[in-house]
Amino acid sequence: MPLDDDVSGLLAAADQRYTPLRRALIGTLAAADRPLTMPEILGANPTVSQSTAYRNITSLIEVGVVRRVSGADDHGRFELAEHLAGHHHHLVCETCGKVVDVQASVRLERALSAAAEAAADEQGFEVTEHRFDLVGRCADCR
Amino acid sequence: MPLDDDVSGLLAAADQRYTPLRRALIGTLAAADRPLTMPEILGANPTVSQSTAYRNITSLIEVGVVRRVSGADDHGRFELAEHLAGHHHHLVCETCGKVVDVQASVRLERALSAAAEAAADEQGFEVTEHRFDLVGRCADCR
DNA sequence: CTTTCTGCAAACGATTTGCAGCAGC
DNA sequence: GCTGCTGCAAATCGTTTGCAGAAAG
Repeated sequence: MPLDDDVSGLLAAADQRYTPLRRALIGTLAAADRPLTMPEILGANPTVSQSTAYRNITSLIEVGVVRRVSGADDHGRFELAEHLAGHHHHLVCETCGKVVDVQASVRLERALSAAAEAAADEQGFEVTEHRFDLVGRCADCR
Repeated sequence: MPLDDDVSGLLAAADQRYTPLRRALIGTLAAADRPLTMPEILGANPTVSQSTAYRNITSLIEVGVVRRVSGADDHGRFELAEHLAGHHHHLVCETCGKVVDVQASVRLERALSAAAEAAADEQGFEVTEHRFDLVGRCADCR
């Protein structure tokens, strides 16, 4: 799995080990097609203690393997970093809080990037990333 | 102030009063050119107790007058709802957490809306709002 | 053997809530 | 007067941290 190699290398660069638990966490996130909440992560890995899960997710975020996204509510949701999972956007359900991944067209991505540059220049801002999230109601909640 | 009329009407529709404190909160948010954190709101209204401020902001959110936005960190930030403050986007500094308002061009807004529709349809999602936030480093933090 | 990882329990900060008094209609 | 608003203090929720033992290099 090339994913494992990437993660392993990034961890090693920070003197951290790619433990079985971390493999499991990465596997859980990689298997999902959307960002997961901590309860969901713990549910998929029932033997792990909460604090250890948080600690490892935090480590993985520091190393740049995992990213935290915020949905409608304020529950943290976690997903693989863009360079591992690919660039995408989110549909956020404002009723149930669910977050789903979506792709934008290449054409739109270009427009977004260009707009990002333009807007940022005006304020002396240096853009590293853009978020284009769609908020509304999911099929279940309509 | 037409703003006050709007707010007053929305509150009345929910059997809520437009108290002096609520006027003050709305005034604070209206005067800012960016979403404010709770400490900032309390700083601008020093006589208000924290819980009351939260309670009123919550009421105002329920009535659709105020909106909560999340920046890079997870500190809540509050701003007037779009129909009162106008549609805009945010520059989020990932170093200091600051959030600044920005406008996008009409052209881009059209592209964003169209993309939102397209992406949402695929998943049976009904979009009520889109967020296009730029994350990076602000002038102060570069 | 040294360093990192783990679990547990306690600590934390932001937000919420129960309660009793006060204020607006 | 009834209903909603306020302040205070205590409770709650997600997340973080201190500590001592287990495990990996």
